[in-house]
Formats: sequence, C-alpha cells, structure tokens
Amino acid sequence: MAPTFYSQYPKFHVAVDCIIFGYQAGKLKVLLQQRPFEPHKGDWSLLGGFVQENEDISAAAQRVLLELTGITNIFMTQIGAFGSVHRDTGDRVISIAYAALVDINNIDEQLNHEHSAYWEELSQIPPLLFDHKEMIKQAYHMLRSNIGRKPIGFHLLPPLFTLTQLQQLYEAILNESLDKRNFRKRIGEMPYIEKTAEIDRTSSKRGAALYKFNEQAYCHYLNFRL
Amino acid sequence: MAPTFYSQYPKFHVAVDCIIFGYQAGKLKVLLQQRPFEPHKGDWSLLGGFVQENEDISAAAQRVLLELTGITNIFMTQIGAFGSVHRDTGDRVISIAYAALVDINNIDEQLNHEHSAYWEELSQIPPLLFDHKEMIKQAYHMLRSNIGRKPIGFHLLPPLFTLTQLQQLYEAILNESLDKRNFRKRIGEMPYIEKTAEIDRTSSKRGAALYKFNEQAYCHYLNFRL
DNA sequence: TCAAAAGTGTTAAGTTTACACCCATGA
DNA sequence: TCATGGGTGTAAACTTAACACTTTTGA
Repeated sequence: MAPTFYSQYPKFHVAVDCIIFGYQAGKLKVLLQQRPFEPHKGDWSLLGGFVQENEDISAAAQRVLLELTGITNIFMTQIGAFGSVHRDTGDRVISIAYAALVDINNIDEQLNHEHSAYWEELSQIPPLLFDHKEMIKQAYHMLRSNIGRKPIGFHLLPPLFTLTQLQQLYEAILNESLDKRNFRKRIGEMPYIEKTAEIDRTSSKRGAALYKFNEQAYCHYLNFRL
Repeated sequence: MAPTFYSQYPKFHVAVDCIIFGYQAGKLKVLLQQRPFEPHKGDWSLLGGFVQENEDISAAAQRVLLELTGITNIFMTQIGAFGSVHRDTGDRVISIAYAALVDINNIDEQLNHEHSAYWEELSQIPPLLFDHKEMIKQAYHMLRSNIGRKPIGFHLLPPLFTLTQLQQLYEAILNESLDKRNFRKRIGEMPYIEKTAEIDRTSSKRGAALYKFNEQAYCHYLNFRL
C-alpha cells in the first residue's frame, strides 16, 4: 500500500477482553481464565484475544466468545476502550471490553476446560491481571443499571423459564430481594414475556408456568413506544 | 525490545474523535472541522487525532481538545470504540470517541479558525465522514440521558448562570419545554447548586440571581447518598 | 395431610405533573 | 406606568411500595 498521511503515526496491538456473565445456582458468575501465555502465564484474567487484520472489533469479541463457549450469536455489548500506556505489562495493548450474557447451560464445558476457563461468583473474583477488575466493575454496572430498563436478563436463562427463576435472577443481579407480587405485576405489563403452555415440575409439586421472551413482540413494542 | 508472544499479532492505527458540545444562543452545538489532510481533505468531520506512543487514550483526547480549544481540564466522557474494518476509507483505523462539554465562551476562537473548526447546531449537522454521525448520535444519547441524572450541564455554561439559563439549556438538550416551577423545585433540592450574591442584570430589568455549581458540595452529596 | 412453591389485589406512600399570579425594575 | 423576565405553592394524577392468604400436588 502507498504511504498515506496516516503512516507517520504509531500503531498498536488492539485486543478485546470479554466479561462473560452467567447465572447458575442463584448466583451471578463471570468466566475467568488462567492466562495461557507469557507474561503472567497462569494468572487469573478475563478471556481475550487480539484483533486481527480484516476483523471488526465486535467480530473479534464474537470470535473469542465462540472459541471459548462454542456459542455463536451471543448477546454482547461494548463496555469501552481501555488504553492506559502501561495497563498491559507485556507490551502496549489497547483493549476493548465487551460484556456478554450467556445461558450457562449452553456452554461447551469441554472448550472451557481446554482453555482453563472457570466460572467464578461475581462476589468472589480473585485478583486479576491489569485493569480486568475495572472492566468487570463497569460491565456489572451496565448490567445492573440496564436490567430494569431493557429485557436483557433472558440471555442468562434457558429459553423457557419460570417467573420465580426470573425473579431470582433479578435479585442476584441487583443484590436485593424483590416483592413477588410487584415483580409479577411489572412482568405482566411486558407483552414480550409470554406465558407458554409448558409447565415446569422440577421446582415444585404444583408446577410453575414456563415463560419465554418473544423477540418479535419486543420489536413491536419498541416501535409502538416511539 | 525482545519479541514477545504479542509480536505475532497485527497492529493498528488508533485515533480519538471528539464530539465537542457547546451551548450558544439557546442552541446545543457541536464543533466540526473541515478535514485538514487527505483523504477526504475539506470534508466535514469531527475533530480527532492519532494516539501517540506513550500516551493514554484519554490523554490523546485531552490533547486534541487542548489543541482545538485552548482549554485544559475539559469535562470528557468516553463514548466507545469504533472498529469496523472499513470505517476509515484511508487505512484501517480504530477510533475511540469522546464526548466533551465546554463553555463555548471559553474557547479560543483563533485556534478554531486555524483548524477550520466551526460550531454547528446539533439539528443542522451536514453529512460527515465515516461513522462520525453515529458517534455524535451516541454522544448525544449519553448527554440526553445523563443530563437529568448527573450534574453535567454546568460544563456547558459559564461559571455563574441564572436558573432561566440553566432551564433553557436543559430544554435545548432534551428538546422539550419544561415547567418553570417544577424545574426550580428540582434544582432547589440539589445542595450543590448554590445561589451566589451576584445578580445578572443583562437579561431582565429586575435582575436574576446567579448560581454556581459547587463541586465540593457535590462530592459531599455523593458520599452522603451511598 | 402436610410441606413447599405458585399464584393472586388492594391500600398507603411517595413522586410527578399541571397550573397562575405577584414582584422588581428600567425604559 | 407599563412591559419584561424573575420568582413562588398547592392540589390532582400517577407510580411505586408494602403487605397475606389460597391453591395445587407429590411425598
């Protein structure tokens, strides 16, 4: 390529780091990894990877997520760019953090194992490399402040879920208990959370109705609200 | 430097683009520039610059802001990273967008002139280079949704301002008119907006009390709210 | 028959919105 | 003296929060 005006400026490694949230046993968890390369090999860190030539940064994040979980089409939001000069002690790396919400039952455990990746409760995160803890903090803040505004929680649950499960998820994310009747009233006002004919019998003798998130209904709802 | 594990990965130009908001004559405005270099020299764009070696990305944004406005210590928030492969038609550039709020009276007009930079009403933005319009859209969304939650509007006003000026600023940002009494009631509940002894006589015969934002009182308030 | 989770409405408290007049002053 | 923007409180509408019992069924 011919030299451009741009050529005089320095170039940098650019990475993506993924804060992968999952929900299991009533706890909000994050997927952490023992770093597979030097420097700091073996230390706890987020899952990340370098952006490739001819790869959008969001595609890089999707690729990392696919490699680590086996899932395509994961719900993902950019948290922001982290670019302090000395944030990475190996070499200068500018990193873009992405938060992802996954249904933990959907994860390929074998892939996790191959990458030394483990789920850790959000409240039990060990010391992490570089600024990864700050990334988690910002991602959690995003999750916490969006959970009541946008229907994103569903990505952490199986396709069918009971209202009790949904409420417990909200409670885990907000770290406070919610009133059952008020919670169900609010959910009842969301036309995109649909009761199905299915009944879950694993959690109680009586059985609980299973609900699903209807994405199409949600789009209708959004257009209607404009 | 010795080759590291990182060396095998590609490097990229990294830029910052600044969405600089100002408020003048009752209108919310953005500082735009006629691009000073090829490709697309002369086209309208945001103000930006390349990140340097040994420069934090936020420092790069501050530097661009200083070069263009003559002000240090500008209020600034990161909007996000933009990294589509072909977003910049010159060469691949990953860009971090920053929104800045400035007191437009404080700006060095000479510097603006030297950089072919002009203030344009938000509602009158011409076609812009690359994804710059999307950056403005996201920055405006941030401003609009934060203005009612956090005391950031003051950065767009002179140090002393009347409540009418403040209300008009809010109205310009929200693009809707507000009730004077309700507005003043809400402001009255904010201990960090202090009435000063000064009176502004330029806008009315009677004169209006001038207020200021007290940063220290705001910190107290935040700690108290925890 | 009882233990365990599911499901269901009403009232009080708090917040937000709507609304209209008097004041002080310079021209 | 009047035109102009500055300043002030109250009541209705709406939203949020608090609260307890009945239902179903498998063990």
